[in-house]
Amino acid sequence: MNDAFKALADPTRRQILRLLRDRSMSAGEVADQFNISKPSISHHLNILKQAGLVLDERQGQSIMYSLHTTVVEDVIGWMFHILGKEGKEHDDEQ
Amino acid sequence: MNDAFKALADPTRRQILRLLRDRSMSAGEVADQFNISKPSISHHLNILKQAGLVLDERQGQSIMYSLHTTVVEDVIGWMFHILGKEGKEHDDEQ
DNA sequence: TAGAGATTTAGAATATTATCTAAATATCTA
DNA sequence: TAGATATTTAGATAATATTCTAAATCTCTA
Repeated sequence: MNDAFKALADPTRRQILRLLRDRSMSAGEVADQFNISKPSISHHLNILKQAGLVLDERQGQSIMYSLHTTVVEDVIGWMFHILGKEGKEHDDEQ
Repeated sequence: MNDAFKALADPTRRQILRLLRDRSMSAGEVADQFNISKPSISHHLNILKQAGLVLDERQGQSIMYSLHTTVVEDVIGWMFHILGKEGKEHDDEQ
């Protein structure tokens, strides 16, 4: 989950997640939304993928990226754990 | 909220929040939980404070740190927004 | 199968972050 | 008020992160 928190620390990556929330997009479509080079966006997408926050699937020439919500739910669980007094047995990497 | 996400990206700072979840602690008490120098912990506490995730209050010689949950709730709100399809009008920097 | 389009990989420059030691500041108490 | 305790500030160093351009890879189609 450390990778997820690190991935979420960058505003560009959070914006990518917001875009993918509405619909899946190809890497190029994502890149078109930013004033950042395609290789940089590709790097951000890879970080999100490593963190388990997005899935990628090749469709012909394009690679489609979509939101993967499982880890998002894990992060929410961690945040709720911080809020509540109960449930001290929450797992976390150091 | 960008500051909060950045603050949460560091595992030491997340562990500090977990410690403060159970009870408020002085800076020294927090530092005693880690193999990290006191100035470094002080730096982490300051980042958490700037992000609005903790509050500090001097009590005599000590400075007590406590969890401040408002921004945690904001982050949870952002995360839920990513999960759900509805509520596209969520505020976010960037 | 050659070329075009989409994406990633490689390598480098710059910026940010985490950490340390040493010194400064603030508070209490004898 | 002098010394002890608690914490922060300053300044430096090493590790990470973000971004770029150029080149490589993969896929489709004419």
